[in-house]
Amino acid sequence: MLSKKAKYALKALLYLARHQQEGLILISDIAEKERIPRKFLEAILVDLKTNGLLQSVRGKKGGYALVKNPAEVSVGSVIRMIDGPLAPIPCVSHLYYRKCDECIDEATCEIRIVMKKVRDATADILDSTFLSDLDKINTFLEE
Amino acid sequence: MLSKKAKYALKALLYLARHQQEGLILISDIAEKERIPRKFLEAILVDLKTNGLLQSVRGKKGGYALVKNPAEVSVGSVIRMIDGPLAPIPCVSHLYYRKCDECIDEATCEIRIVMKKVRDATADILDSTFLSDLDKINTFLEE
DNA sequence: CTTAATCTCTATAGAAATTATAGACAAATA
DNA sequence: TATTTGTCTATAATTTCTATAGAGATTAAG
Repeated sequence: MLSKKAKYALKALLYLARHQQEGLILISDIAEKERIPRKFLEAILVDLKTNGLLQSVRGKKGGYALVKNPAEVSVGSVIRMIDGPLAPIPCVSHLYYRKCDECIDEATCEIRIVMKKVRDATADILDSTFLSDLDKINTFLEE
Repeated sequence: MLSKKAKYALKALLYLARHQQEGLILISDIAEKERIPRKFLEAILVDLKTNGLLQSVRGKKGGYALVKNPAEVSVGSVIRMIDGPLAPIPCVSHLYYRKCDECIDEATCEIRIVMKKVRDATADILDSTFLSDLDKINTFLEE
């Protein structure tokens, strides 16, 4: 499952992408327009900033803005930042590999193989879909 | 993430599939051989029985056995029984559709579309992989 | 008909993750 | 110096996941 936190992060990023030309955007604007709990959103934005996606300015006239081009930010990378591995079990993750707690022998684990396929299919989709791709969807609808 | 419960369920089913010709199998055998907490496994087996995958006999000489042919039981169906929808967000589930709590407008939700792709890719894999396919993996290795 | 073996049922507890909030603090502008 | 805004630390509330305890029901065997 995609967590609410990750979904909020994507919503916030898409909002910032749509308002890129307007300079700094207030947390409260994003929270209100995207209906995200304000304090929860703060934590998410800090996280995205730490990961180099956003910049911020404090104080009066402050706010947040996207640092990266929406065409460079994949959905997969955002989900990994917030939720961790895309893989359904840790032993098939590329970037966060870990032995499964309950695993007896990884080499003969039947479940592993099918889950690896799921991971790869998921990563193929999410790592090749960018914020700009998502934004286009509604731009297209508006035309 | 695949839950431990679902993983245990698959392990138990595979164990039962491999021992199909031996008649009734004890819970404690499965628990011990697959290193699954005994009491937790009991609950899982009841669940699988309720879902028509297993039959059981109580009392001395009792135990569990597969009812279905391993070639008829898909990995996807087992995961759905235990963990629920394969879809990463409820609004793209086929069998368990539900509006997302935090969704403002499903028709213009950008996230929905990419998550639908993920759901479809996942379902394609898991619904076309059966217990018998998994079993073959190690049979093949043993040859 | 008694005993031992086995699955079943109900309840609950413990642990971890997720979601959310409160409030003091720091920085910038006017 | 007051106001606006992001930052930091702590914690609380909720939910989900994992696991256990123990009494009950059923069957086979002697």
